[in-house]
Parts: sequence; structure tokens; C-alpha cells
Amino acid sequence: MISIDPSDKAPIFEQICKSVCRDIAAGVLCEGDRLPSARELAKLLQLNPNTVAKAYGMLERDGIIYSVQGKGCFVAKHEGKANEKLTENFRAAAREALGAGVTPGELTDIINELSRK
Amino acid sequence: MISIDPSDKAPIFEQICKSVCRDIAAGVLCEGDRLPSARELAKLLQLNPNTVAKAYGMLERDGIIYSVQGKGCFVAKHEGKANEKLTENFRAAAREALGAGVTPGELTDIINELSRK
Amino acid sequence: MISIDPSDKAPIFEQICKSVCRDIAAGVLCEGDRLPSARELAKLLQLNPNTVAKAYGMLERDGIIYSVQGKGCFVAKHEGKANEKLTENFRAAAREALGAGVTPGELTDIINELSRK
Amino acid sequence: MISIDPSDKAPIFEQICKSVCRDIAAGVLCEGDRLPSARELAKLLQLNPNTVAKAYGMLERDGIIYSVQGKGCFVAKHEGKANEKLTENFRAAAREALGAGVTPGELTDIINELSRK
DNA sequence: GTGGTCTAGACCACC
DNA sequence: GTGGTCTAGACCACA
Repeated sequence: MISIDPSDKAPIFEQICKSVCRDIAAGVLCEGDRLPSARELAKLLQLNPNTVAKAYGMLERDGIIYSVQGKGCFVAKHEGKANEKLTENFRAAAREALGAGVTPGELTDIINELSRK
Repeated sequence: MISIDPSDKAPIFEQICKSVCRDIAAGVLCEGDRLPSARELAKLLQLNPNTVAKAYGMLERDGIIYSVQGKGCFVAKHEGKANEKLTENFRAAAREALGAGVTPGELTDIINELSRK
Repeated sequence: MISIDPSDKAPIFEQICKSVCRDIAAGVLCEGDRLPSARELAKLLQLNPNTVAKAYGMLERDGIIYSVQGKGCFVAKHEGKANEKLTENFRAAAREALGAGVTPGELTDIINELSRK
Repeated sequence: MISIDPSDKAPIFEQICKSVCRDIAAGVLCEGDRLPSARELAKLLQLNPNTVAKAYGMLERDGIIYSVQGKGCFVAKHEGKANEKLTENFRAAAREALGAGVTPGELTDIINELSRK
């Protein structure tokens, strides 16, 4: 399920994080499910294991997954954390725009415009 | 008017661009107003002149300011370009969130929540 | 009585040791009591028998239990050894904190704060 | 000021974190002070730059330092975060021991005993 | 020059 | 087999 777009300029480890969060938010991954091992996923996506490990490490620090030595990584109780992480950048950008004097109406207009396409 | 936050992860040249755009959108800077020279601003903000020059270059490329050899930089007719630049990051973040499966409704909720504070 | 938390970063064999020591210190297990066999416990806790065997081995090495060929493992005369093992990590952490320049007073403050909760 | 003990079995990146925190808590490093660059420190301590970068990354995530692209890493407003990080392991160990039924009195006895040496 | 990211490949403890 | 740590060396954007 996890996929990467090499042409995307976002860091790969972040793409992995987002991808996992998306699957959790969509119900594809549920509490207790085991993620592919770092090595496995790395081979699958043609990446270096360290890159995957970094992504898994961030997800663990955010309490979205937990790792068990010698067994693998598992999705934790979510409590909306995954969804929150998906909108993290958006929140920051919205806050910035509002702080710069853009009105909430203008922002919702942009959302409507984008979602219509 | 132009200010910089060194602990902000955004590149400094971008912070300068945003700062100028904010002033134009807010009416603090009007068509024809002269900006501080790159060297002046650099000394004022304790920056490398190259950084300021890069910011001014981008603003000129975007048609937000224009430079006159030996005289300085001046704000151009705006036609909303400044405002557009301010929402640039927001557009990208919104597009990303929508692409990740977040619904437009959730995004407008976040905006309402943030603008209420 | 013995229980394991898979999301705990401590090695599972150590969790088993601690769990047994806790029961001994609390009086739930007394001198001469028979522990579940390694195979039994492994099936009960969904663990690899080797992991349980490793834990029992350490407990025996520390003189907290003793094994009788073909009969099983039994808790030994304790003499405070179990209690000592429970505070093993604490001693190390305290030593480390003191070595880092934290004052004994600060540490006792933390203990009081934690025990009040 | 920052030093490493290769014979210590704690991860090197953690030793670096602790070392920096110690210096901040002791007032050797103050808000706004620049840390040695990752490459510089790595060469000094005979380490790989990545190891230092990992340590700096953790300190930044914990809000103890902040990094600026192209300039370096600087100590942030501390507000006791550094001290808190120094006692992090101790808190966890104390909580664990208390949870295992050890009395607060026994723990303070251990501290007194250790600090007397 | 700096930090941020990535790859390649190694060792370890744990299961 | 797994994750956690470390080394070596590369590329990039930024200042």
C-alpha cells in the first residue's frame, strides 16, 4: 500500500510517513497491524533501509506506531493522530497566511476552488 | 518594516519576499514606493547582501517590484500579485492535503478554528 | 501472574525477570513455590520458549530461583535479592543523573513528586 | 566542552545530547550561543557527522536548540528543558520502581547511599 | 561554510 | 529474521 513518488521534492522519509498515516486514516491499517519491516519495505520501494527506518522512527516518536525489537513495527492506538499528521503542513500554512493578513474567506475560497477541480 | 525570524525554517530570502508582499497587501507599501537598497537592508537585518539581492530578484521576476539602475527598487502596480504570493504555500499545502484524502470540509474546519483564536 | 507489555522498550526476558521478582517481593510467590515451566509460560504469553528460558536462566544465575532437572523451577530463599533486582535500573539511572551534575535533592524531589501521584 | 566516552554503552548520540544539556544546565552554554557545527564536532570527537547530526536533531525536536540553514545550531530559550532531559531516564526508572512496589523511602535511601560515595 | 537528506553497508541485541 | 546504532561518503539548498 505504501508508495513513493521520486519526482516529488518532499523528502522520501516524509512521503513514507504520510503514506502510512493515509492508510491508517483510511482504515486500511488498523491498531495492532504489523508494518512491513524496514528492510522489506526498502527492497520493495528500492530505497535504503536507513531511509525507511528514519520514517518509522518519526512515526514512533509521534505515537502513531510502536516498534518491538526483533518482531517489527505495529500501528498504535490512533486517536486521530494520523489524521492530525496529515493536516500538519496545512495547519502551519493556514496559520502563516492568516498571520500575514489573508482573510479566512479568501482561504476557504481557495479550498473550494481546488476541490472543485 | 521588513523583519526576519532566524529560528524560522523558511529560507531567509523567502521571508524577505513574504514580508514585502505583506506590506504591499496591507497598503503600507504603495505603487512607486522605494524599497531600501539591498546593501541598506542587509546591514539593517544583519544579513548577507547576496541574500537580500536574491529576494529582490525573485520579487522582480514575479513582477511585484521593479529595479532601476542606480536608483533602487520600487513597488510595481500590484494587481493582486502580492496577495497571490502570500497564499502560495497555503495553496500547495491545501492541494497536498486534499490529495492525501482529507476532505474540503475538514480543511475549512481547521481554518475556522484557527481564525477564531 | 507474570505479564508482558509488547510495546515496552525493555527486552521481554527482562520483563519476565522483573515480573517474577515483583511477585516474590510482594509475597505472591514464596520460597519453594513452583514457577510455570518455560514451555507453559511461553504458550501462555505467546512467546518464544527460548525467551522464557533466557529469563529463567538469568534468575537462576542471580540466585533468585533454582531449577530441578525434570521437575521445574522453584523460588529460592530470597534474602532481598528480588528487591535488589527491582531497583537495579533505578540505581543505574540515579548514578547517571548524579554523575551529570544533578543534585541529590533534585532527585528526591522527583521521587516525592512521583509517589504523590 | 562536549565529550564522549566510547566505553560507555549508551549510544553516542545520546551522550552528545546529555553533554550539551549538562553544559546548558550548568550555564556554560547560554541562549543564542552557537554550537560547534556537526562536521566540526565530528572531526573533534572522531565521529561520523551523521551521528552528531542525529544528536543535534533530537535536541532540536526537544526544543533545546534550533538550527539555521547555512549558519549553524544555536541554543534556544531553555526554560528548564535541558535539566528535564538530564533527569529523563531517572524519572522513568523511578516510576518503574515505584510501580513495582518499591517504597519511596527505599529509593531515597539509595540516592543518599550513592551520593555519599 | 552550514544543515538536511540519502545511499551503502556494517555491527549489535533481541526474538 | 527484526529494529537500533554507527560509519563512510555523497548531493542539495542556503548563506
